Amino acid sequence: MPAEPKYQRRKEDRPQEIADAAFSEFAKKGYSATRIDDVARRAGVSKGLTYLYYKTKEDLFKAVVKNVVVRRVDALLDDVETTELSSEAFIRGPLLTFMKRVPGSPIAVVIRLLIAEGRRHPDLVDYYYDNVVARGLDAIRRFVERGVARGEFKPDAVELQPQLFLAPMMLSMIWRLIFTEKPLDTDRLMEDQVDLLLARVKA
Amino acid sequence: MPAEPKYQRRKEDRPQEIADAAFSEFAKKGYSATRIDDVARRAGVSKGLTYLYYKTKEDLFKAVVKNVVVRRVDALLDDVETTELSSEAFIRGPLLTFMKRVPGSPIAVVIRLLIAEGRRHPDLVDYYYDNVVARGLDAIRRFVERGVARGEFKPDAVELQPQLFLAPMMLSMIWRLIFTEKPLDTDRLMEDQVDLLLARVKA
DNA sequence: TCACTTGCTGACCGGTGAGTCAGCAAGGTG
DNA sequence: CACCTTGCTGACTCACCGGTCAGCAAGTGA
Repeated sequence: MPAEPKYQRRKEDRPQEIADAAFSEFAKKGYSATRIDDVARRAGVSKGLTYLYYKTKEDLFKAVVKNVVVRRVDALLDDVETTELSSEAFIRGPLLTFMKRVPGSPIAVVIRLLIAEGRRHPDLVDYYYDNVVARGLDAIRRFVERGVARGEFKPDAVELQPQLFLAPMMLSMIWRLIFTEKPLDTDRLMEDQVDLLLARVKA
Repeated sequence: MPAEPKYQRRKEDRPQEIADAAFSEFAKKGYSATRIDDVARRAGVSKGLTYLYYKTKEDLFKAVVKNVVVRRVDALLDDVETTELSSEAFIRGPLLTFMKRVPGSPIAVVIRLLIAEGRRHPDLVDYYYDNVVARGLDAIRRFVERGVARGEFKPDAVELQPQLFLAPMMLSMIWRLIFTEKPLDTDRLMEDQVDLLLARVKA
């Protein structure tokens, strides 16, 4: 009797499967504590196969980060440009919803990896800055300018740094990364910041 | 001719010297990428000696974190309790000055270590939470209550979460940890947040 | 200056995990 | 079915580093 085949050839799907498995392992243990063997096992393949698709562990790490990051940002940025809502309604609605989700999302994991290992991967940091941070900040700036042009915001609103808007989101992320079990109402933190900022900029 | 002595015995100073060297190495490379050999070389001693004063690498790590953290917080907290300044003057003066310094200080390094390695050292996280975070948050709360009692702040100021005050400082820290070379006016970020908050709470 | 204590050295050990590669087997193709 | 291509396996190598310890030499005291 012919036993079960030991494996199936699936050249097409392997890279993605391995990258997904690697993300889970990196998320759980960080870069250096993650063993390629574990990644391979989780992906259901052998260690050697991993090296056929990714030349080194570092290559794999970079692929994972890029993979996670790129898809998430585009949707939101499109939304900012095309929404029919008033500026305040957009902030209190879709934007706040998005921000509340970030601290528990894979983005937070990527941030942790960047903080922990970024020094040794400067090109990765640059990639992340260009494709996420710079684009995000720019979108906020254009959003504020549009609000001013529409008469919803005071003209000097454009002088505020976009990071002011993101600060509670960052704190919430870090808080959860370090003090997973200590309570903090991160949603309210972001809502309060929105209140503070709208009180400052509304016409 | 008697050559230079190969070493001097300095039992008293060794632990501190080794801890200082370890801090520098951890700061530069993170926990797992730091080799005990490098720490010893930087401290000007042999690898073996390190193990006479710190039983394991993890012990050394903990000693370093505690060492850096404890001294910094006490001075500020004393200041909060004993200042003669009005609440607003204290915030815009000593408190803001302190906060502006944090992102470039060793505290930022410790935060990075906690984010990167905290999962594997839960007792260290607890220590940090109890001795720094909890005490700091508590000090802010008492400070606000005193402001209310003095009639400087509106009564509902006590409802705001203390973290709202610290959020731009956190973002500034993280920004510098990841994007060392990208410009961001972190000082202005914190000043603007103070303005936002004071506008909200002042009686 | 000699005996003695002990702070300190550095060669060594053993476990670990990144990266390799000879060869096996899945899945065509004729 | 015979034969070929190639996706895939997993035992192996080797460098590295945390941790050890036998012994050396700095200081001490008589």
